[in-house]
Order: sequence, then C-alpha cells, then structure tokens
Amino acid sequence: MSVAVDDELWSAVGDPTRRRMLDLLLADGGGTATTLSEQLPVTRQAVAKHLGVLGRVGLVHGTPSGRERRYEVDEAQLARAVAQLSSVGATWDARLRRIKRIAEAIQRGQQS
Amino acid sequence: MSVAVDDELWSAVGDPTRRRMLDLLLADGGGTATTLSEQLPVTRQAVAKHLGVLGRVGLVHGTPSGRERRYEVDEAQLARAVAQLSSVGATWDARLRRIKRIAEAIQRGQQS
DNA sequence: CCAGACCTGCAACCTATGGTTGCGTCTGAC
DNA sequence: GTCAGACGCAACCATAGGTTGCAGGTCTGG
Repeated sequence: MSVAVDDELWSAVGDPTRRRMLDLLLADGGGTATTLSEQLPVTRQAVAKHLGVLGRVGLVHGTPSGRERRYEVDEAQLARAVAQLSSVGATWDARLRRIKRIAEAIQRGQQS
Repeated sequence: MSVAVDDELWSAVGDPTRRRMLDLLLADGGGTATTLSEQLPVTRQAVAKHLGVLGRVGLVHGTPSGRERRYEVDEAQLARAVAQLSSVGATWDARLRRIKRIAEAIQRGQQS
C-alpha cells in the first residue's frame, strides 16, 4: 500500500503554507510566529495554527524564550516525512514504468 | 523556492483519498466512480468529486462509455507530479544535510 | 517603578472543501 | 417496454484554513 500510516505527516506537509513555513524555518534556522508571518501572506494567527499542526505531528518544536516562543524544525521527523514522500513517488514511478513496458509490449505485438 | 508553481498539483495529490484513487486506477488500469467507491470507504459521490478535482489538474481523464464513464490516469501528468514531490523532498533533504554539516562543524569547534 | 510597546494565546466568525443523503435521468438488458 | 444500474445535480453538515478583535505576559525606556 505505502499509503496508509503516514496520512498525518502527509496532510501536515500537504498544505502549501505549512510547506513554506518549513522552508523558512530551515532557511533561517528557526523563528517565531511573528517573524514567519512577516514572510508569509497570512496573519500571525494563521501561522500559529499551522505551527500547532506541525507541532502535533512532531515536525517542529517550540520553546518559550522570554516574551517570544521560538520554533525549530525537528530534523529527524522531517527526514521521515521526506522518506515517505519519496516512497510514494517511487511507488507511482514504478507503476508508471510497468505500464509503459506493457504498452510497448502490446504495441510490438500489434505491429508484428 | 521550488514551492510555488505546483500548489495545484500538490493539493490534488495531497488528499489521502485522491492518492488512494490514483493508486487504484494505476493498479487496475482505470475504473469508474462506482468501482472506485466500492474499494474505498467513501460514497460514489465523494469519489466523483475527487475525480473532478483530479480531472481539473489533468491527472485523470474520463471518457463516457455507454452508461458508465471510465477514468484513466494521465501518465505524463502523474510523472510531473512525482517529479515535483521528489523535488521538494530533495530540497529539504539538502537543507537537512547542510544543517547537519554545520552542526558537526560547530561541535568539532567546541571540542577543540 | 511604572507605562507603553510587543509578542503571545484565546475566541468568534467566515469560507472552502471533503463527505453525506436524496432525487432525477439516461443507458443497457431482459 | 420495463426495470436495474450508473451517472449527475442539489441540499446539507463538519472540519480546516483564514481573518479580526481582545486579554494577558514580558521586556524596556523614562
């Protein structure tokens, strides 16, 4: 199947805003809801909700620091997510290749 | 950025049900809304909506055949989707690797 | 030490989307 | 010709992404 256990991670990473947030956190080495919202076309509250989602699946981890709360990417979990992405991609890729082989075989048969 | 143009394809492929539908269509070499819904935990109408979404981004292509409508995967478009998936994965992977290198460098510096 | 600025969290509200049920319609088979 | 099967359309519900507004902590300047 390859598509079953990882729905949580997928849907976390499936949102465009959350993907960009992960990108930003990786690029800047962490950030707060406010700093992220300044680099995104959404409000701080929307970012905060997304951080909640990402935190719930363990992709980010926030620590209070004075009056702000700094978030950082959990590298191990993101690595897992990447693995699952490429796993699904590989599955589809394999099926596409198989289909192509079959199609070619049929065509050869018809041409003969 | 790598995360910008492909939001349509991503969100199409981001839904678990739609991913499973693509899986089923690939495995069976096509199918109808009814046959798909029999293999999924959702109703035919839900499947029909998803087929609409997938059709709108060009991932599937349906042709009426008598009283049923047969859908098949557009291989080229799915290949594009796979490419974009692995592209994002590769980007994150690269960033994770860079971070790891930097972390190791810092640690070496501290240990000296 | 106090006041204002700043960042956070919580709540209400709006909209889109995934899902359901119900119904009308068309096609194919007997 | 009729009846079952498959479809499309419409109404409706729940959840998720997004917004605004507001109250509460924390730092900083006077």
